[in-house]
Amino acid sequence: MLASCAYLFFTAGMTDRYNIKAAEQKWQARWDERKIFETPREPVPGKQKYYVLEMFPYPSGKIHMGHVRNYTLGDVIARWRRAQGYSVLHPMGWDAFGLPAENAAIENKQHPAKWTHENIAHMKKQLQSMGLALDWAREVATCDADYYRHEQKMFLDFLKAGLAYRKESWVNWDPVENTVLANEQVVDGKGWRSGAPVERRKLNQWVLKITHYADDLLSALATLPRWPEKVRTMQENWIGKSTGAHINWKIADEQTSRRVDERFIPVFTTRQDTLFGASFIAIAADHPLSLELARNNPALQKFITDCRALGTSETAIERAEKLGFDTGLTVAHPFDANWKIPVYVANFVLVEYGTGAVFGCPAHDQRDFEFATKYKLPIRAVVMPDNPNDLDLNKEAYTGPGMIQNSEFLNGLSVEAAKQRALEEIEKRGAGKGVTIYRLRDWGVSRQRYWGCPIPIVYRVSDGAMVPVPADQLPVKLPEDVDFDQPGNPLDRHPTWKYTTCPETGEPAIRETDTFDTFFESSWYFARFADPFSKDVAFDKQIANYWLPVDQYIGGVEHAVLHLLYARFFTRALSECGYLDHAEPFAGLFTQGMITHETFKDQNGNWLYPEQVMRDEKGNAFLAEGNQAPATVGRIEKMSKSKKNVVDPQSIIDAYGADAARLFILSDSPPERDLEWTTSGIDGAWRYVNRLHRMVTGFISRRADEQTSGRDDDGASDEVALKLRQAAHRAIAGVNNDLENFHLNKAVARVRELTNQIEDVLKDETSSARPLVCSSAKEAIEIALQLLAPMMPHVAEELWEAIGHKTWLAETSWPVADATLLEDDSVTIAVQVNGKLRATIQLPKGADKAEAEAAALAEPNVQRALDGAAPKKVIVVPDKIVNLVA
RNA sequence: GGCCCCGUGGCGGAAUCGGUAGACGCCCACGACUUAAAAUCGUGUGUCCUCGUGGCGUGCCGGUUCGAGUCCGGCCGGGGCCA
Repeated sequence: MLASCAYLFFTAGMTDRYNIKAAEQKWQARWDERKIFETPREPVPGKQKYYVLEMFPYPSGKIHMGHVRNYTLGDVIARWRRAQGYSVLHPMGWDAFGLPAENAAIENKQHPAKWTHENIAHMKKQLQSMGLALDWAREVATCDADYYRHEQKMFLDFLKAGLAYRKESWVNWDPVENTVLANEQVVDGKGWRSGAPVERRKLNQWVLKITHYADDLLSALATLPRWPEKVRTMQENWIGKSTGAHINWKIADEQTSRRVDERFIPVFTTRQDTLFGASFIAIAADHPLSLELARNNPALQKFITDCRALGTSETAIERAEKLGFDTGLTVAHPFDANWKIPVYVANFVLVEYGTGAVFGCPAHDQRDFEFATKYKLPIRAVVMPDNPNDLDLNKEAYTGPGMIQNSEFLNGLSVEAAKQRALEEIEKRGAGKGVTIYRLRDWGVSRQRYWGCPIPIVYRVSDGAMVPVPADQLPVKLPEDVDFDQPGNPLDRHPTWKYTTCPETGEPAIRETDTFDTFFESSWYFARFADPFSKDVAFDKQIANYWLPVDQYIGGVEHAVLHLLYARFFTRALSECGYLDHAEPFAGLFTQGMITHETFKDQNGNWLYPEQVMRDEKGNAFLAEGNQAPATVGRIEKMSKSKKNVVDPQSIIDAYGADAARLFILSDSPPERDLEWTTSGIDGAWRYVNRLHRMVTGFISRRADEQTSGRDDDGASDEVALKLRQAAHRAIAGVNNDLENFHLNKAVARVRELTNQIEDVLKDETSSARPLVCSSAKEAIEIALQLLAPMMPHVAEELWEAIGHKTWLAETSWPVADATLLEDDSVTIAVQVNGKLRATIQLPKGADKAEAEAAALAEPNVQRALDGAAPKKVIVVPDKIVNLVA
C-alpha cells in the first residue's frame, strides 16, 4: 500500500529527500522555546485583538481525525490573523470531567483523576506534534479544583440571583449512565451518548433558569450574522416560542368535584380561533386532576402508569397510538356555559408543556382528529379553506388557512383575525388571557455521578434546611478515596466526605452528593482562557471583557442546541451577576463537517479496520493478512470505533508528517462539508510537500551556481517575470478572500496553482536564468511560502530559512498584494453568437464598445456563425463579453 | 406533514454581481527515465461524432433574459431541523 511505501522512503532517510520528521521537530522545538505563541497577559496597546477558539476536547485517550480537522482549521485562522498583525488569543484546554473516566475506573481499577491526567499528557503531545500555534501557558483542565472552584462560586451567585433553584420534577433517566439527562441531551427518546431509551423518574434536582432568557436567547440570534443559518434555526426551533391563550374551562359536573367552590381546568392553546370546534378536553397523565381522580380509580391508575412507560420524548409520543381515558367529568365551553365537553386523560399531552391540558378540535388538528375518530367524538369544521376540496374530514384534519364558520361572532374572519377576536372575547369574559410560552425547559444540572464538579450545598440534618457553602470555604473538593466496586454514585456512599457540619449553625449536615452536568464546565471556559492566571476570581472582568466575544469559534454542529445554547445562557447569567458585560460568547461560529471513511466487512459480516483490507487493480477488496479472503466494501460513513472505519491521526503524522496531514484535511472538501478520508488523498498531499521542497531547494542551488558563473541579463523583455509576479500577487489577494470566507479548500487550490506557475517558469532554463525572471521567481516562491505558512507551517519555515531568511515565518507579517499587479492591461473577452461561445479576443483593458464589437466581428469563426448577415443586436459588457444576436 | 439546505466529469470539488462551465486535486491511460519496478518528470483526460476554434452537456420539465450551474414556478432524488 502506498502509505507504507511513503513510510519506507521517509524512514530510509534518503539524503535528497526532505526529512519531514526532523524539520517538524526542529520547528516545534524552536517555536516552543521562544514561546512565540503565548499571548501577553495584558492587552497589547495598538493591536486589535482576535480570539480564535476551537471546542476543547474531551481527554478520551488519543486524538481522532475530527480533532485534526477542528484544530487545523483553527490554526490556519490563528496563524493568518497573527501574521496580519492582530493580537491573537488561541488557547487550548481539556473538558475533563465526564463519564468515560468513571467507566475506565470501573474497568481498569484506575482512579478517574489519574486516567484523565494521563490521557491529557498523551493527547497534549499529539496536539503538539501537529504544530499548532497554541498558547499552552493558558491550558486548563476542568477537573482541577483550581478551575471548578470558580464555577461553584458562580452557582452560589446564580442562586442569589434566582437563576438557580431546586425542584422536584419528572426527569429523563438514562439507565445505562445511571444519571439524569437534560432535555437537550435526549435525542429521539434516547440518551445522547449511551443510546439507551430514557425513562421517566421523579427526582429532586438543581435547575438553572435558562427560561428566564428565553425571549432574549431567541431574539438575539439576529445579532449573530456570523453564525450558520442552520444553527440559528435549530436554536430558534428549540426555544420554540408560541403565542396563544390560557383558557379556564369550568368543571361542569359539580357532583364529581369534591369542593363546593368553582374548579377550572386551565388549558393552553394557540388555536383559540377554533374554540367552536372543540369536542373534548385532554389532560396529561401526570396532571394534578388525573392523579386526584386516579386515587379512587384503579383503571385510571393503570392507564397513567402505561402513559409513563411511553417516555418523555415528543417523537415517541407522536408516533404512539393516541389513547385516552374518559374521566366522566365534563367542562363548560367558555363561550357557552350550556355546552358540555367531556374530559379525557390522554397519553399525548405532556404535563410539562403549557398547562398540561389541551382542548381538542378534531377538524383542525391531526392528533385530535385521530383521537376523536377512535373515541367517536364529534368532528366539527370551523375553518373553511379557499378551495373546499381541501377539506375532507373523512380522511384527515385541515390545518391550513381559511375563513371561520359555525362560530357565531367569529364567522367570516380569517384564522389570524379570529385568533385576535377570540382572545379579546376570552379576556372580556374573564375566562383566560393571552400568553406566550416556550418549548425551552429549565436546565437540570444535577448528575448522580462522581467525576464532576461538586455542588456546593449542604443539607442540615436537624431541619433539612438547604445551606449554600460560603464562598470563603470553596472549593468543595472531590474526595480522592473512592471506590467503584458497587454501582451508583460513590459520593453518596462515601464514609466521611458526605458528613459535614452546617456552616451557619455548626450542626450536622449532609453534603449534596450530586455533581454538575459537565456542560457546566464548558459553558464558561472561553472566559477563563482570557485570564486563567487569576487565583481568587474566575477571571478578571476587564480582561475577559476585552477578549470576549470569541471572534471565531470552530466546532461540530452536534452542539447546536447543547453547549452553544448553554454557553449563551451562561454568558448572560454571568453578566447579570457582575462577572462580565457581554451577552454573547461567540461572535463568529463555524461548524465543520464530519470525517468519513469507507466501511469494510469480512465474509462473516464483521467490521474490518481499513488497514486489514487491500484492494486489487479492479478495486476488489480482500483481507490483507491470512487467506486473503474477499471483503465487502460498504457505505462511506462517519468515522466511528464501532464500525472500525477509523484512521489513527498518529499513524498518519508519523508516516506523512503533520504538514501533509494538515494539507489534506484542508484540501478538496469545503470545511463545512463532510470530508472523506482516503489513502490517495493523503498521498497527494504528501507528494505536494515533497514537490514544493524539491522545487525550492532546486531553485536555491541553481541560483547559487548561476551567481558564481556571473551570467548577464540578455536584455530580453521581462514579460515572463511580470506574468509570474502578477500570478503571485493575485494569489495573495485570492487567498485573503478565501480565508476571509472560510473557503480553505480554495485557498489551498490557489497556492497549488501558484506553485504550478512557478514550476513552469523554472522549467524553462534559458528564461529563468535572466536576473529579472530569477528575482521574480524568488519573490513568487517567498509569497507561496508565506501563503502556505498557516496551512503547512513546518515546511514553509524550513524553506523560508533555506532561502536565506534570518527571521522566522511565524514572525513575518502577511504579504500585501501590489494593486498594480492585480490588474492586467489587456483582457480576454468572450464572443458569443446567440449566446454560444464562438471566439475569444484580446483587447486592451477598458476598450470601448465599438472597438469590442469591431474586433468581435473581425473573427472568422464569428462571421461563419453569423453566416454573413449583420447582427440584429449587439450586447457588449466591457472587458467581459460580446454577444451578437443574429 | 411543515420549514430549510443540497443535486456540476469516473471521484472530491471550482465558477465572488446573471457573462468563456469543469480551477485545484484524486483516479486512470500513454510516454520518458530504469535491467525492472517504485519514485519522479511529461502528455492526455466531460461526452458524442463526420475530429471541427463541431454537436450536446450543471437531477427532470417549463419560464424570465441578448445570455441561466447561478433568478422564478413545478417535479424527482439526497440530507438536516421541527412535528
